[in-house]
Amino acid sequence: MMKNYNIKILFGSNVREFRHNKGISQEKLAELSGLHRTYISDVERGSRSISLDNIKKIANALEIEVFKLFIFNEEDHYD
Amino acid sequence: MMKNYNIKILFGSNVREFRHNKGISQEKLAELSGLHRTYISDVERGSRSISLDNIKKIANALEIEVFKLFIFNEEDHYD
DNA sequence: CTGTGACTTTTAGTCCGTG
DNA sequence: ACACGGACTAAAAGTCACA
Repeated sequence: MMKNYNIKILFGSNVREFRHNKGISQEKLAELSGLHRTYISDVERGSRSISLDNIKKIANALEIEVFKLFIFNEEDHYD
Repeated sequence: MMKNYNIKILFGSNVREFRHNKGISQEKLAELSGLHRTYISDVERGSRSISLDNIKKIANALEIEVFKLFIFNEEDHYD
């Protein structure tokens, strides 16, 4: 079972991937989610332990279900 | 698409369900996760916007993957 | 367009209790 | 064994200037 990985890195990597899929900038995602541009940057790089309410704002802005931001991609290692 | 639900209620309900499945008390979950007993109580009732690092601690304590705590149960309504 | 350090305000999270 | 409150401390939220 996956237990020792950095969840902030996993989450941030997934946000970045879905954002790229949507073809938008961090600034656009910030605008859509109502969060600050630099905050999005921090989250994507895994340097913020973001909480539930903001996790949901980002998922809504990306138009995806929240759980998808926690799916582990076997090709990557999150540490 | 599910967009207007309370993620704190969804998360808390799922924590409670998995905890019951495991047959342990809030106090035991608090001990296993390294969080405070009153905080677990608050989280399960959806009154706290818990952050990533602690979300992971709870998933680890429940011995489940993090994403499972965000799965929406169609039978319930989280508001 | 994004990364980062520094910063203030707000909330997450703890610890004491009660019924 | 759990809900809930008050008071507190640690950490997240939120913003900015600059690279």
